[in-house]
Amino acid sequence: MARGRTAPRLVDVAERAGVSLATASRALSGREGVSPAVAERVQAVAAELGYVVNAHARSLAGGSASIVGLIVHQIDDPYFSEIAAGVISVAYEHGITVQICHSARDPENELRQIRTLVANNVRAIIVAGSGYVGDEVETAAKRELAAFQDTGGRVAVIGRHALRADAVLPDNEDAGAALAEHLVGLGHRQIAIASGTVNLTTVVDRLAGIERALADHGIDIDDLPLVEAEFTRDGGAYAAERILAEHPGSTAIIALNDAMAIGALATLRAHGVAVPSQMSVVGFDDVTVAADLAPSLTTVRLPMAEMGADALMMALKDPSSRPRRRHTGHELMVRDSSGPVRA
Amino acid sequence: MARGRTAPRLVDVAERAGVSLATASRALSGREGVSPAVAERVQAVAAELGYVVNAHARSLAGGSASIVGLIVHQIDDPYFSEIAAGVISVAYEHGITVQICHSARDPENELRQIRTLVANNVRAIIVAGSGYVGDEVETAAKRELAAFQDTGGRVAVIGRHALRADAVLPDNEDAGAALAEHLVGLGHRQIAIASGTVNLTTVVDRLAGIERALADHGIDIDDLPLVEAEFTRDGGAYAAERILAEHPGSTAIIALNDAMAIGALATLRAHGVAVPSQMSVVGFDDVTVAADLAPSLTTVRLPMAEMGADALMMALKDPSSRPRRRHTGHELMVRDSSGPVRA
DNA sequence: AGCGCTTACGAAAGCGCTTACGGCGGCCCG
DNA sequence: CGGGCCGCCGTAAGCGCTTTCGTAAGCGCT
Repeated sequence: MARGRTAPRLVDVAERAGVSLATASRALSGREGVSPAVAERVQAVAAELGYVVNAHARSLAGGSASIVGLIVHQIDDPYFSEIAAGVISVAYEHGITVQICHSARDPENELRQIRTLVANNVRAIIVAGSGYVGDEVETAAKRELAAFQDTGGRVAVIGRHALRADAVLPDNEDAGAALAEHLVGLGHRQIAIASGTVNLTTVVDRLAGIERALADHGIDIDDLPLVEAEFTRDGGAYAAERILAEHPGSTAIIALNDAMAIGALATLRAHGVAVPSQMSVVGFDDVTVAADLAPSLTTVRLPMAEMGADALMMALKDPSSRPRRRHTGHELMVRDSSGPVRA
Repeated sequence: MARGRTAPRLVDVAERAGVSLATASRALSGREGVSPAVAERVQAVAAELGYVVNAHARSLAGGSASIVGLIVHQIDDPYFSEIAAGVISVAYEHGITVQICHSARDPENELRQIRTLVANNVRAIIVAGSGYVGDEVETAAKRELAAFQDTGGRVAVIGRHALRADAVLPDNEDAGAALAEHLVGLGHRQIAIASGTVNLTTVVDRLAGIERALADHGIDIDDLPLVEAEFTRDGGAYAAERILAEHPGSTAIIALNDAMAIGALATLRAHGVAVPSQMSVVGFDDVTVAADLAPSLTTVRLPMAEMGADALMMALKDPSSRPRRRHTGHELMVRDSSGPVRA
């Protein structure tokens, strides 16, 4: 801070109001032990001077740092920005500010973000988005979070199984099952999967649900083509490209999130493949735009904003001895991108 | 911070390494004046203890707080989340963390966010998104920002004319002109406008460009139907609804951003109006999904991520005496949602 | 050996705030 | 009318860090 020595401090307010530092502090943070008259005067002076408390000093001195950290994989992915919006709205009601970090789906980076948040003395850390399967850095991150909790920090995760933290868990497996069930019900058997990288637990969970539902109908998921790609729009476009080229008999594509589904739809359109008459496409999440695509996307709705809000509320509540888990429901949104398999 | 009295402090590291506080501090922040041997030892101890510097204490003590604030209107709007991604990527390279605030397009709220950021001792504040026309609170915000600058803070704005701050300015007016030009070139004369609330400078600027281009062709914008609504997807849907009902002769809709255009397309689809054969639709921004809509959206591309990146870089550079302004170009993306007016 | 110079390091003074702790009136009660 | 209690407020001790300043040691030179 190369601050040029201005910005009113608490002393300035105190002096001007003719009270001590302690009284000014109490008056401004609305603590008791100050007569109404004095409190009002101090507040008036503060307003007049445009005083804002230095949050760092406050936090250092033991006042509660009213800031929480949110770590997302990719802020410009609607899935995460909708979660962020949910977190922010609750934070706002509580007068808390949110510091958003963006890990770019790099576990190493995520670890760094966690460290930064801890260094910023945040009250809580919310980690949104899939965990990483079998990643060593991931466990380093877990250690870091555990240490944070040991020192009184709160942690909540969204869509990630974690040891000791409160968690909001979307029902990825059941959602996958619902989607697979839907397609099978429409007569599809030649189903291709546009998958995100399988080091993501979300991907693994969704696949597990799909596998289960298909097995109920005597279909072995291992017999189905699965293209692994980035968990993004472009990944979906690429996966669809390969599915078209290598598995021309497919009648449906399950994309493991809406971003991939959008990419897949783009590829299909480019190749003149009609959806859903020639190919059904389904996704996961129900991002806002899913309903506005043409054809509108059949997907499984996850209440992202609500998940974000819930996670923060859990983190704000007094810690429970045992981690809370809230399982979110899912809702199959049947729209125009899926239809009966062509005769 | 109800931290339960743990978390290693600098003293702990210093003691353990057998050096003074000062030396430990210097060693860890890589300042000179420490012998390589000692520096290495201190760093080893710090790593061993899992020490992370308390950013608040550092900032208080005069170390630079490596945090910048970003204020956006709506984080779950792709326009803003793409800007945020741009800001974050640059921040990351510089080891800076970004605190994102979301003003929900409420100037009052925005003012509060600015105050919070100032209180958090941020190094810079980036304000993204349109300013508000003739809003008193807006000028309060300006005062606050000016005070922040006076105390050494840096300010950059994106898409907003500001007095003394560096600014990244999308070419809203020319973009509007280009779009209007495009439609007129296709033969459209009965053009309806789905406008965001006209208290937003972005809206005003875009309208000005449209007006100019239309005037060149002898069309008076005031003769055209304009529906004012929220600057969002739902606003666009509503505006299209009214345009359809009240101005059935329209052959084209200019939505003042892509979100509104998406809403408008949804309404048109619901009413069975073919795009572009019965109605052309164009938007502004070129959010990622615009190209993936069906029909793909004709729009004017603004380089959001780049704008965010530029804004942060300007804010990081040493202050110039005069505010810098960087005008971003625009690029007309002609896609499938606009076509010649039907004979 | 003595001089000045550089370099490595330590002591201590805060940064702006919160919060014990203690003092000083006024009130009630006996 | 005095003692105790309570409500209001001031004094001062830090929170964990950076940084100025000072000191001691090491160097090359005369």
